[in-house]
Amino acid sequence: MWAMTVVPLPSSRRLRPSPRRRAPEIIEAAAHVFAERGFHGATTQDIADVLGIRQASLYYYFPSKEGALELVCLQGVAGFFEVAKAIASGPGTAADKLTRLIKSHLSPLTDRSDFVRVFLNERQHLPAESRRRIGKWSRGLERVFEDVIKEGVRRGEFRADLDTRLAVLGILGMVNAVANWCRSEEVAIDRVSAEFARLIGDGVKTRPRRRSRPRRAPRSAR
Amino acid sequence: MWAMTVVPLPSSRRLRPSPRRRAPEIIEAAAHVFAERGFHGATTQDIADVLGIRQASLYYYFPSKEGALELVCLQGVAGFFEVAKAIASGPGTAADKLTRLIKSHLSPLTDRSDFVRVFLNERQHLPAESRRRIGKWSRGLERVFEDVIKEGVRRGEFRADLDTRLAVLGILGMVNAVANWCRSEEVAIDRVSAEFARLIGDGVKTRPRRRSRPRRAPRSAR
Amino acid sequence: MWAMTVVPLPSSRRLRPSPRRRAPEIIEAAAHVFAERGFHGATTQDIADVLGIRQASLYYYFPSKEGALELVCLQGVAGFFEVAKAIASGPGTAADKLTRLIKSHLSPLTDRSDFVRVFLNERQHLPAESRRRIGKWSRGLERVFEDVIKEGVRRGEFRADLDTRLAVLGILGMVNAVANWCRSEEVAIDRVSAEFARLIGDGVKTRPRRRSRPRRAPRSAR
Amino acid sequence: MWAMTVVPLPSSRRLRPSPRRRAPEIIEAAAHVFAERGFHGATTQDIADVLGIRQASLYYYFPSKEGALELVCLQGVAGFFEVAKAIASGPGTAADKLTRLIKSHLSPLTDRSDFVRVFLNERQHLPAESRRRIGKWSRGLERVFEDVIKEGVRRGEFRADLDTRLAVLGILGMVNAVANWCRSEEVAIDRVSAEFARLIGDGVKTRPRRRSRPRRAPRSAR
DNA sequence: AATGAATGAGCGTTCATTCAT
DNA sequence: GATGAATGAACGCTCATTCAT
Repeated sequence: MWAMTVVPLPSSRRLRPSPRRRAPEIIEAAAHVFAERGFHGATTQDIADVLGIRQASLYYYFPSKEGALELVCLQGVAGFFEVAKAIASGPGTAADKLTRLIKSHLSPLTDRSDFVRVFLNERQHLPAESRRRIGKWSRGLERVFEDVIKEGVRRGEFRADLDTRLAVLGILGMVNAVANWCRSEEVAIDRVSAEFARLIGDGVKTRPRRRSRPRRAPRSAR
Repeated sequence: MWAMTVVPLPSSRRLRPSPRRRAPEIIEAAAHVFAERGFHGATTQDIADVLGIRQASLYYYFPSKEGALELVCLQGVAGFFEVAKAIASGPGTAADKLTRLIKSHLSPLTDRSDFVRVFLNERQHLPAESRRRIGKWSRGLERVFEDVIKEGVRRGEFRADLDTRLAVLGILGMVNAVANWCRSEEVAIDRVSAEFARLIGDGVKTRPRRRSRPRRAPRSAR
Repeated sequence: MWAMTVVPLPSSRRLRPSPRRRAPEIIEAAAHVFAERGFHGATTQDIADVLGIRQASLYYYFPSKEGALELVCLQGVAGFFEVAKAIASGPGTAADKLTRLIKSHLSPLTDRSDFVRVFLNERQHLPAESRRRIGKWSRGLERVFEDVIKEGVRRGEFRADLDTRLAVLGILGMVNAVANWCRSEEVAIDRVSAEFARLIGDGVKTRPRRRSRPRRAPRSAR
Repeated sequence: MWAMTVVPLPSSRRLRPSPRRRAPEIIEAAAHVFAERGFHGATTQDIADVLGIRQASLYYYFPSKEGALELVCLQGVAGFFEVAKAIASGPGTAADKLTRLIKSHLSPLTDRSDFVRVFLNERQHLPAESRRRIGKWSRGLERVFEDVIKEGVRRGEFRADLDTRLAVLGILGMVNAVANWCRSEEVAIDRVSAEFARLIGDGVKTRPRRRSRPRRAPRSAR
């Protein structure tokens, strides 16, 4: 009947967690499994199986499955924004920058595609707070692309009638799609980089003349 | 768009299968929930909630959660291939065809984006057999795109050095990405169609002259 | 890269839960197990065993183990306050009221001792919010006791030097203790009621004369 | 209070058992945590947190969580019986003895309430054997109280119609309850001792006259 | 056409305990 | 004396699915 409270136990000194040497290995396994099966389609047992340890042991390395997802996603975005920012504020024409932007966006896929895929496809399943935290990076990245494109339009490098917002979304859609087939397709990432940079570059640039259609339009067809 | 009905496959087993009048409504709800939360992230309770019925009642309309996914996916691909095929074998330059291909690929997003998204993002979670069955449609579709592009190259409309495989994957990546933001972005689908068709068209076409860079390259660039 | 939010799915109509006929039976079993083993010492399997159903089936009747605890606790306090309030504001001397208070406080133990024990011993393990909600009842009850005792003191029925707060806590300590042995001891609750009422009544009342000690003090000892 | 040391039982097995200097500190932490959260509600991590050491390190000091509980309980009962026995067999009237019994029963709460609370509330979770071992002490204590009360009745100090068993249980209920609020309430233990001794003393004693009710019974009553 | 009740299987998580160092 | 790493066992809970009505 007396007052009754849960005293939060004078947690005298919270010891800082120990280094946990295998941590990188563990979250790489998580990245792989999440990439392959999707977050909700993957079980922690799947991750443990990859590592050859018991499922319970995973929790020595991450606090929860969602926590693991966050760690993976963080490594999935890490660097993208900074590198893009550096390119955008560096020297060169807008077209050059865009090319370099695309190449640098694709290059992590050679060695970290699992992380990137998870970031792209599974970050929606993060708990609200960390989703917002991580979402900032990707919105920032969009901004960098858009700024470069706007710069190109302003300078007359790119078509004046370009919808810059749609262009950004289109470009990112194209390059991000790579993450989902760079495994199964046998192509090399820098091959893709070059092709896409050319494709996008041409699609975006000012056409020297409007009547550039092939001279003798094929009569044929219906 | 092309006609599309949820024919409950007139099973010759049972005489006069009951009408199941609400079936379309039910699998639309499933499409919505799967699109929003992902197949494994969605529960049958979520679907029932949207419909205002009890979870057990769903099983009057579909045989299993995976069965529902298959139904949704089927409606998500339905027609794409046939329409694309018709365009490809129809009249016009390769560039025209490519433009129409893109437009027709995007147009279902106006009223069936949930189905398309589920097909694109969740078909991997189908049981092996139906995944293969459905995978055929998308591989077929890729073929149609690739054929048109190859045709363009052959005719000299498109750049001779184009990697047609990568071009297809890039184009599909770009247009498929739309499904994932056509909800949150305020753009109209035909706006997107036009812009993307132009972007791709220019990116793919033969450049009339190689030295098409802007005459006085901007010295500047910060 | 676009905005990504978890839309809370237009949960069109939340159906109200069905009656759940066996619910009382289920939470009685929970009360029993919690009383016997303590909340954290009890497993949901223990409860299911008592009922002869599967453990998972319990969750058709309560939302969580903690939810079950709350239900049990609610039934453990239910009525106490109201009845006490009625007695306090009814007719009679303070001594009469105190007697009736004690009797009415003990009487639920004849048929609901499990619920009362759980309320007394385990409510501390409720989640913060419901603990506070339920704590109100017990603080209210203390008040009623204290008011009656203060009334007795004011009227000269009870000793003027009585520490009313301590008296309340002492009385409640005594009567609440019953819950923990009314099972194992063979005594009848109304027997206990009568004895305790007398004990407390005398302990609290004004002594007619101060020199009331037994005339011939026993020499002996030992 | 009586002397009380945590003698680590000079195990004849191992030569010169290591001192385990921090042992008292460790089991005091355990007592605190068990008291605050209950045995099953407490984790060994909680104990380690209080101490600022790692959880695994605890096992240098006690063999198991249940072992720790036993150590705590032992210190929780230690001395009670002996002291009570000494009082009962010492000089004085039964009333005097009862008063001293109550005071000596409460006094350990000033500096060892955690141990006492754990003994009172958690001993039920000891493994069968040690529970029985420890249970003897408390049954012995009850006996001492009961003997003194019977003595009082025999001598005419206490009411002849007193149910001695119920009186004991009531008294112990009252005094043991203190352990559960001596933390949150601001009262001093000897204040409580005095009040309770008086309360019980009066409740138990022979009344000089039966018609001791206040002369003019209050008409009123609200 | 729909639902209340129940369940089997499995999942994420906790936690006491061990042990080499 | 203490700890990092790991684990076995169990626990609370979820959820797709079934079935009599």
